[in-house]
Amino acid sequence: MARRGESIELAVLGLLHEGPLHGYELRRRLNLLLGWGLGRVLSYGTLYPALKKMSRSQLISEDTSTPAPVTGRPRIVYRVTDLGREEFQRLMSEAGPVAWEDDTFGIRFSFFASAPSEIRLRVLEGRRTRLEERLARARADLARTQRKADRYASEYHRHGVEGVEREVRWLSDLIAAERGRQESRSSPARPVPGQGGASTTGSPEATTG
Amino acid sequence: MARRGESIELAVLGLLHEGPLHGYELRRRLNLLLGWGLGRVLSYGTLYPALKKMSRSQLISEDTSTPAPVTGRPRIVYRVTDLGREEFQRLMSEAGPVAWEDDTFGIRFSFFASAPSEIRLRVLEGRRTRLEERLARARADLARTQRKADRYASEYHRHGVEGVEREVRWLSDLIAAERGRQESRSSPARPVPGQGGASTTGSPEATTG
DNA sequence: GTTAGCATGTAAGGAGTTACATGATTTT
DNA sequence: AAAATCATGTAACTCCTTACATGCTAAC
Repeated sequence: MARRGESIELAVLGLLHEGPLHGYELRRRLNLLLGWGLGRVLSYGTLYPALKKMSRSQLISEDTSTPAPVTGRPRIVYRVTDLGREEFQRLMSEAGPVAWEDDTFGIRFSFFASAPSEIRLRVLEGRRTRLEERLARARADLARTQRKADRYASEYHRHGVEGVEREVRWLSDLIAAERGRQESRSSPARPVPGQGGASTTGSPEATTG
Repeated sequence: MARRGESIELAVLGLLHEGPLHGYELRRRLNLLLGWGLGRVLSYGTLYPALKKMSRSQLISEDTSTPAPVTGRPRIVYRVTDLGREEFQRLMSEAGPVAWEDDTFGIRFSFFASAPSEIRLRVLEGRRTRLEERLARARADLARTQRKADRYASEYHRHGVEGVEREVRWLSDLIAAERGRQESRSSPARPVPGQGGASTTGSPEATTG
C-alpha cells in the first residue's frame, strides 16, 4: 500500500482549491509547500506528466484561453473540476494508514483548512498512534542492541527517537486545540481561516467511517 | 550520477566491516540501522540485486561454502574484499555535498567509528552548514508567505524549521565533542553526549527569531 | 550581450516497491 | 494443521530525477 503517487495529486488538488494556476507557478508553490522546499525541488519531469494524467482523468481542466503575459506561449491554466473536488475530499478523508505515512501526512496537514474538524482530528490521532507504535518498537530495539552497537550508531538511533517524541508532543498540542475548537462549535467566534477562495462549504461528506 | 544508490552500498560495506553476513541477516541489520527501522523496511527486491551488483564489481565476495543451518539451501555469506574496504574509506571521506544529504548522512554517521576524526569533523561541519543555509532560505520563505498562507500550512512549515534548528544544535554538540577529542588526543574515551539515558532536554524556547 | 527568470514539455534511466516463486524448520 | 521465521531470488511496475529541447523577456 502507501501510494506515493497520491502525494503530488493531493497537493495539486489542494493548491488549485485556492484558485487556478499554471504549471510553473504550481511547481513554485509545491516546492514551498512540501518538504521539497527544504533542499530538494520537484522537477518538471514529474509535474507536467502528472498534470496531463490528472487532466485525462478529469480531476482538473486545462484552459489555454488566457495567453501568457510574459512569453507569447500558450500558458496552460489548470482548474479543479467538480470531480477533482470530490476526489480531494475523498483523499483527505482517507482514514487508513496512508493518511499517517510521513510523506502524505504533511500534505494532508497543510490542507487541513479545507477539511472538516472531524477529519482533522482523526488524521492527527491516527498519526500519533502510529508514531507511538514506532516509538515502542524503536525503544525496544535500542535497549536490545545498545550493548553491542557502537556509540555513533546508537547515538543516531537515540536522536531519531527523540525527534519522534518531539513530534508526538506537537501532535498532542494540536489535538487538544482541535478538541477545544470542536467543543465551542456553537459559538463560531474563531473559524478556521478558509481563505475565502473556495466557498465549498457544501457537503464535505463528513466522515465516511 | 547514482547519488542515492550509494546509500545501500555504503551501509552494506559498513556492516560487513564488522564481520561476514548473509543476505537475510544483512537486511535485518539494515532495517535497524537506517531510518528504515522506523516504519518502512528494505525489500529483498532491492537488497539482493544490490548485493549481486557489488559482488560483480568485486566490492564484496560471496561464500557458499557454509551450508544454511536452518534450511538446507545454499545460504550465501558475504564478506568485504580489500577493494570494498578501499571503496568504503573513499565513500566515507567524500567531502562533497553528497555527504550532507539527508539520506546518506545518517549512514555515514552510523559508521563514524570506522572513520578518522578529521573526516568525522568535516562531515559534521558540512552538514551543519548545509542545514543553516536551508534554514535561512526557509525562514525567508516563511516570512514572505506568512501573510497569505493559511494557519495550518504555515504551522507545518514552522514545525519543520524548528526540527532543523534542533538538528543544528545536536550537530553543534557533536562538533564540540569531536573537537575536544581531537585536542586531547592523548586521553581518549570521551563519550558522545547523550549516552547516559533518556535525558530529553526539550526546552520550550526553540525559536531564535 | 549575457545571465536569469518565465514557460512547457520529452527521453532515458535510477532506485525502490510489490507480487510472485520456492521450500525448509520452528513455533503455536 | 497453520502460521511465522528462515532464506534467496525474479519480473513488472511506479515515482521521480537528470538532461535535453525550445524560445521569449527583463534585468545587469
